[in-house]
Amino acid sequence: MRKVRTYSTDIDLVQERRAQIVQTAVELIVKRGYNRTNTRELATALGMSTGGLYHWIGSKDDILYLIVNFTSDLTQGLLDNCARCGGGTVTQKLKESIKIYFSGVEEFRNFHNFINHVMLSLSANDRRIVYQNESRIVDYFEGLLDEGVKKGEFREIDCKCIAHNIVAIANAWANRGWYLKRYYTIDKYTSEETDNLLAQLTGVPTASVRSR
Amino acid sequence: MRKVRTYSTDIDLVQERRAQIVQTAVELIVKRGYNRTNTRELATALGMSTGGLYHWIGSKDDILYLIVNFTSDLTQGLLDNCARCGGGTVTQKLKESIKIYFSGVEEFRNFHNFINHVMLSLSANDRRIVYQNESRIVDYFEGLLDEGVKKGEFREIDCKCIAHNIVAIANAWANRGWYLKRYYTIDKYTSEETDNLLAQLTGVPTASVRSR
DNA sequence: TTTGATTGACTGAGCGATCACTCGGTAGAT
DNA sequence: ATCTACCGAGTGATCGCTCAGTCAATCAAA
Repeated sequence: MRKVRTYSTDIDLVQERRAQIVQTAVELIVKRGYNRTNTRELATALGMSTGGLYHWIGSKDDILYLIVNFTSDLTQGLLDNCARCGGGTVTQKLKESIKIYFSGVEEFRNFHNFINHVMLSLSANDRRIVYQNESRIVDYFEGLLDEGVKKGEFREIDCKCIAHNIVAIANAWANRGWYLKRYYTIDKYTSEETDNLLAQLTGVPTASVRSR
Repeated sequence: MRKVRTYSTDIDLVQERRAQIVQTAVELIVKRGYNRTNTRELATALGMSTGGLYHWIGSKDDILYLIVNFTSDLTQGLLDNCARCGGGTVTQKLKESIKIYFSGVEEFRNFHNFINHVMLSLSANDRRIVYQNESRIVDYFEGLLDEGVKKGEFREIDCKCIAHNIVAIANAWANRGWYLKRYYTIDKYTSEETDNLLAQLTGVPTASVRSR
């Protein structure tokens, strides 16, 4: 956790203001791109002056860092929810986790699009945070799939690959929303993809297909 | 096709220089991001001066447009290759098309990452080009899947959804290459994902799984 | 209760730097 | 002599960031 300069000593207020900055900055950046979002506009959108903005942060790049960190917290929260979700079988756990993660992507679509957009502009350190973050998600699903295979609920599959697919397809809801939203709601998309996945994991009767 | 200013009248030379500009610009932008790639550096990398650069293009934004258009041509070329590929069954055609498209993503990874990065900065018109482009790819695979279902090679599936998945998973090789390249080569990834897909499409024997 | 001092969030004009783009000029080919 | 690819110092505009200053809130002494 890097230090970000502030002239305030009120820790709570700093956190509150930075949360506002992160929220507003993400909205603006996703709308207009990072370079076209200048500090003047951002300050105005926050109901501040540029000087006021720099009371809470040290530089424009700090905003990237704060957003990356905030995103990291968001996904950690989602994973915690996933880990807590019940269900006796691994299949049920997987279904619920997917539901939680997919609706998380929908809820924080702006943040996903933001990360996508600024990835190349991030410092090496900030990029590492994003990587760790994404890896954690894949690891979680990989663990679930592994468990399912061990317990005989799923057939033998490349768990790493399929875990990656789950995450890639979830992220696609943010990245490729312009396409998907023409045809699906997030609920329809989630259930459709869950079905697709389970067909892969458990297999479906070949005979009934061939006989059609 | 928008007009891009040039002071030259030699159409062939314009095209050649612009191809060089596109190639070099993509490499630089993917390395450093769009705003940090200034015209001086780009010109230097091209062995030109800034003035020389503006002999061939009218503005920095024109470069975005040229790259977007170039990308569009690239994918059109890939789709043409796909359409031309033989094989008696739809399954074989699908396998070959996936191979062509996936290796295309690998070959033009820079372009994919570029589009990802600048999407939010694109003008409405340029963005429309990207959308049309991506839609064409999904449509191609959707058509193949439809054909497969009609001919009874695949079970009844949501072709649009699965076509989208193919594209999303292919693009993931570019977007999420930092993760995937730790564990897969493009060939391994392609064959793994092809197997996964066919398991979805044709179904796999449930019995053998259950009996394990 | 009044008053004077102090604090700290916030202001906004302005500075320095950068950057996209121009334009008068040059050198080599025809 | 003309043409044209190319040069590079210069220009105007933008943008990140600063800093001297404002003002309302807080507090302590009178």
